[in-house]
Parts: sequence; structure tokens; C-alpha cells
Amino acid sequence: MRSFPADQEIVRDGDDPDHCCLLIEGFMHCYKQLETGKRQIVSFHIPGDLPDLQTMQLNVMDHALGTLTPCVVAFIPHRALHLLVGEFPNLAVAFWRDSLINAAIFREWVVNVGCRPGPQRLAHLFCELFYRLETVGLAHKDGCEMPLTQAVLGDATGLSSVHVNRMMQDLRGRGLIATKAKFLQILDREKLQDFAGFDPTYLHMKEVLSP
Amino acid sequence: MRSFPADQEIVRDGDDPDHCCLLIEGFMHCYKQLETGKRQIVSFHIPGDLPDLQTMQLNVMDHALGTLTPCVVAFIPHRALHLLVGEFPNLAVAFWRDSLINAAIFREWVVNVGCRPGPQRLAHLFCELFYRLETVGLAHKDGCEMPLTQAVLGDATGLSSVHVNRMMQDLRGRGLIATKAKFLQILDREKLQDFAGFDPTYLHMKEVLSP
DNA sequence: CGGAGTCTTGACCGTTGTCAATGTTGGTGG
DNA sequence: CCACCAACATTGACAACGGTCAAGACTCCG
Repeated sequence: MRSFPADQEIVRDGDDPDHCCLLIEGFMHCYKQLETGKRQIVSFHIPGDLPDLQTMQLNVMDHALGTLTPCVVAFIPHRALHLLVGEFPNLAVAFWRDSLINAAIFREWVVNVGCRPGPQRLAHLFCELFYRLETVGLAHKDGCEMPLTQAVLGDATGLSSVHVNRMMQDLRGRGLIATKAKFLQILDREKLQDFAGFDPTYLHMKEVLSP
Repeated sequence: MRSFPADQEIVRDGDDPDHCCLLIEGFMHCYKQLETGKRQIVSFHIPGDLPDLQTMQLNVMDHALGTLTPCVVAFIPHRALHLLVGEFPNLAVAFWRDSLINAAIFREWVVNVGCRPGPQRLAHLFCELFYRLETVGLAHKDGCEMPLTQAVLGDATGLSSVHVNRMMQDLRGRGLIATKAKFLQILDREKLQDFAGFDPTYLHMKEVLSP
């Protein structure tokens, strides 16, 4: 287990690691850096996530993994994971399900970036983060910690940081959210979801594992 | 095994199917229909693909699956797949890998839609399709079948069909591609990949299964 | 108190969307 | 073999969304 400061690259694009990360505390993100200078964040990760579980099966990292805030990360050798999976086949199923749910989130991100206008795009991202944080007990009744700068939100939504700023003002103006310091207050969850066209089905949270 | 005409929905958003599809012939796509009327295609599928393999683990479809061209599809009951996986654990690993590679493709789509300009976005999609078709022996030396209308390409790239048209002209004007009927000719693969910023690593094609 | 990082604002520009009309093509039936 | 039709591709004019640049305000932290 190790601690890292904010904005630190933990796994590099092209790496071939022999262990997986388990995020204990803090926010991480997966991203790709383009040669044009642009950067696209492809996922956010919160405590409890295994952000690079796929390295158990895919040798080469096709993206980078880094911290957004100070983080505590546990490293688990692939060897140990493979032994565990061999011993507890249900764990293999759980890992597979994890991968599938991640894929479902990626799909929704494609939709978000591909065809929602600025304000809805941000609103949708907020809904998703709120749901996920809620699931692991890290949300409050009326909102959640949101230690993401507007530049980071821009890299995740395909918008410029200036435009993110304007769209946040738009959302505040609509009475959907409020922000103080690094806390995102959700003023009316129903309205926010309706506005964003958010449907939590894709997070597959209510489904029960088949025996 | 059944045949379907073009533009037919095979699995609906919200369904809870008890079988998986194996695409034998033709092109399929996964997509989400928004209430705003917009549609986002999240993946294309070619012969050999299992486009809804995730239904083995995730009960509810969070997107739709349909044909783009006339297709031949084989249906395999989940029950049969679970039995197979029980008998041949390597198959479970293969399925997991399949899901992971699909996820990698989704990640790249997020990047594509999120931060590449129109022409590069189309070029990148063409590179991906060419690689994948090549892998299953369905490409020619200088290009591949491309039975996708400009409206479909638009729904996949987050562009309007009118803009797709203009960007195609741009690519033709740069001497990168040519199109006749439903065939996409790739005039200079190197140049096209460079232009698109395409790096096939994310397709994880050269990697060997660990024993 | 000072400074770095972040947020906010305004002006302007470029990319992309929309609408509507016109070509073009492949397939079908006479 | 030809006429016709529907789907698709193409064009032009215009509008809107979002990007860029540059400056200034705020906030947190040492």
C-alpha cells in the first residue's frame, strides 16, 4: 500500500505491469494523451475500484492511469490474483462483471460526448459520479465531494475549460446544482436527472449475481 | 441460425434475453436512442463477433442491437454457454478477454468523439474497421467493404450526415481514401494512420494468451 | 502577505449543425 | 432494355455551439 500526491502518473501508456491497483482513498482517472496536445479522460475511479484490472489479461496498457487527488493505492500482484481466481471461481465471475460494467460506462460516455449538448453532458457526468459515490457510501444526502477542476471536467467531457465554466453557470442558473469549495450540491436530483437524460440502468447496480 | 434484413432491431434496449448472438454474416451495430431524437452508435460488429456477450452476466440490456446490412445470426442459449464455460475454463478467460478488448475499443471511441476533429475522426474509424476486417479475413489489400451510409457514420462519430459528407470529401481531397459504391479504398495506409493518429495497440491483436 | 492555481469574463473566430434543394445511384417492374 | 422510384450523396446559405486568447478576480495555502 502506498500514498501518492495529486496529479501523479501511476501506470503509463504502453506499460506492461505485473500487478493491479486497488484504490483505497482518493480519486483517480484513466486518460489518453494525444500527440496534438489534447487529452481525453476516459474514466474516473473512486475508492473500491480496480482501475487497471484488465492488465490481468491484456499485457499492454493502451492508456495511462493517474491520481487526481492525493491517493492511497494498494498493489496486488497478478500472480496472487490468478491464484485467488483459481481457488474461488466466483471471483473470476465478479471480475468479469466488473469489466462488463466498466464497458457499459464507457458506452454511456461515448453517448455523452457524442450527442449531448454542453450543459446536459456535465449534468450527466455529475449524476453518474453521485450514484457511484453513493454506492460506496461516499456521498451525502444532497451531494458529494467533487475535487475535480473545471479543466479536468473539460478533459472528460470533450469541452474546453472555459466552456465548462459557462455550462456550470448555466446549471447553477437553472437551480440544478450549487458548488462550494470542492463540494457538489445537487439541489434537485429528479430534475437534474431529467435534464441530463440520465438513466442509471447502465450502471447495473440493482442486479443480483446469478448463483 | 436466422437471416435478417437490413435495419432490423434484434435485441431491444431494456430486454433481458436468455441467449447470445453470434454474427455469422453481415454488419451489426449497438446503439442508444435518446429522447431528444438523437441516436448514438456505440459499436460496429463484424462476422465472428459476439455483440451481446455481456448478457451472460448483465441481465438488462442498456442499449439496442440491430443489423446494418442483411445478416445471418446464430443464437446460443445462455444455458449452453454457461455449461461450456464450466467445462472449458479457458473459454471463460477468452470471453473475459473479449469483453476487455471491447472495452478498450469503447475507450478509443470516447477519445475519438471527444477530441478529434471531423476528418481525423472518420479516418480513425476507417482504420479501426480495416484492421478488424483484416483480422477475420474480410479485407482486401487496398481496402474493404464499407456498407455504411454517411448517416450511419454520422451517428457513430457524433457528426451530422451533412458534415460527414464534407469530411469525406476532405479525406478524398487529401488522397487518403477513395470510395466506389460500398467499397472503401485506402490509398495510403501509413498516411491515413498518421493523419488519424491511429495506433492499433488498443485492439490488442498481437498479444498471446497466457497459458 | 504573497503567489500559484483556479475560476470568471469578454471578444472574436472556426467548426459543425440545420434546412432545403438538387444530383446521383441502384433496384424494380413493365 | 428502359422508366421510375426511393434512398443516398451533394451543395449552398445561414445560424449556433463551442474554442481560443487574454485579462482580471478569487481562493487556498504556506
